[in-house]
Amino acid sequence: MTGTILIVEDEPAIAELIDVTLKRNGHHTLRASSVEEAIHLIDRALPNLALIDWMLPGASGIDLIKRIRSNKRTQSMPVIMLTAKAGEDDKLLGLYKGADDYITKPFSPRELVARIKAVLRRRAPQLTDDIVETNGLQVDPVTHRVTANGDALRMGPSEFRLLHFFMTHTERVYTRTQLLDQVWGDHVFVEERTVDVHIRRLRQALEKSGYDEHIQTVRGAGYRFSKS
Amino acid sequence: MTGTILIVEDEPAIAELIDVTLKRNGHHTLRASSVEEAIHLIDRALPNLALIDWMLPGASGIDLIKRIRSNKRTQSMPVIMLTAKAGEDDKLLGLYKGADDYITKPFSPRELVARIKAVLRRRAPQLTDDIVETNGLQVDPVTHRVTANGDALRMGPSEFRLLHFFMTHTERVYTRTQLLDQVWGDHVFVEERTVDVHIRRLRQALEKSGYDEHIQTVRGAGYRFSKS
DNA sequence: CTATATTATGACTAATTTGTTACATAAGCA
DNA sequence: TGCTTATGTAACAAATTAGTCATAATATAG
Repeated sequence: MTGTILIVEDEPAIAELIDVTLKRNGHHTLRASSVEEAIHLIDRALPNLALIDWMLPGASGIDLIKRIRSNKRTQSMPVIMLTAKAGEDDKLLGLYKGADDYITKPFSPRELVARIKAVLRRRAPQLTDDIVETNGLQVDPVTHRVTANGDALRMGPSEFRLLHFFMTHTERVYTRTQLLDQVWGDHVFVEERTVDVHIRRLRQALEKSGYDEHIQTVRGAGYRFSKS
Repeated sequence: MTGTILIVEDEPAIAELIDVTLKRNGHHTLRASSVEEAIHLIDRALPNLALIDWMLPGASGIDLIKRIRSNKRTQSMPVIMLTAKAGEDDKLLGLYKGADDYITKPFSPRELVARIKAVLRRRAPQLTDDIVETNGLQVDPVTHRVTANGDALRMGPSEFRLLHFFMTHTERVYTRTQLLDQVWGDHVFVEERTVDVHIRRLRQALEKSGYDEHIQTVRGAGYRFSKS
């Protein structure tokens, strides 16, 4: 559930430290030691977040962020910048340049994990482990359970992910394409209509508890989860 | 079950005192009087916890912790630091540098044992000696016995460890990889599907008492032990 | 109210995941 | 050593899930 994090850092020791810290916290990791390598990895599979060192050989971290932000596919990927510089100006500059947050070296593993969690909570709540609840419908990513006023509902993995995404992104219409990207992952090639079928299956799973009402069709646009 | 504890301490008298205390409490011990020696011992067999003196000849305890934390194999080993310094700054620094807890000299054997137990309970509850019990299903790490409402169940060692891990980590899904890491140990290389087979064997062992219901499959995710 | 676009649904097949058994090997013990 | 137990794998069976399509139902513009 906790997604893939790309580490762009050229100092092996630091990269390793970050790597193990993140893995211990249940994240998958990817490592790159240069901007080129990072771009290549991002190209193959969009990470859920990137940690980017400010100082890199060749093109700098700033350049990488610039590139990430200018590409439609990657522009919404959360980015945290790692920097040895502590000057106020630099901090402001770093944020200004498109990072979601920054961490000044040296940092503790605890701080790193906390920052990541904060950014993910804001930018990709479906990747956190928090229990989500709406009017008695509860989704628990840790136990991997859905309950309606206490009793368990059963559904397939895709329906679980779909519901979890909806419940962390309520009151907003998503097109089928957006749902495919967000719930199925980018780079997967399936028909848009497939979403309809899974919506159907999710509704069926929710039907007997009445929560299927929350999954609403928005004609010509897509689907929406509404709390009311 | 109470695992092996590495003592890294150069003062023989103190080392001896700790050694005796721990052995009396059922732990196995390893002793090192320098960082080099400690590294050598850790290399041969990963202890379940390390007690490390802050002040050591040559490289300091801090350096040792740094090394432990930067190696994938050892990074999750719990560490308790022994320090003569009592200043607030040092305490904070010690924790910051990667120790799980610290004990200020002089300390009582009772305190030492309590701290170790606390750290193990937090970091590796399956290593403590406490009897674990759920709805009449009881696992006793000391006698290495499982009983269902009083009468004994028999199962192999792996199934025992698996059950013990589950019962100390209930209501949470674990992937096969996570179970391999936690129950089989790190740097073992076995197939993921092996977990399935042992789950099967564990279920068989629990079957006649009905407790096999607690071992639940979460399709697409892994397995979970549920109390209900 | 009809034509058209859009969505819902059921059925089918393919693909994936898990359960189970059997077997070869290793380890432990008498 | 010979016997028992434990372990890891492979192989096959069973169950579940995923994706696609055809068709029915429904909404909306005009």
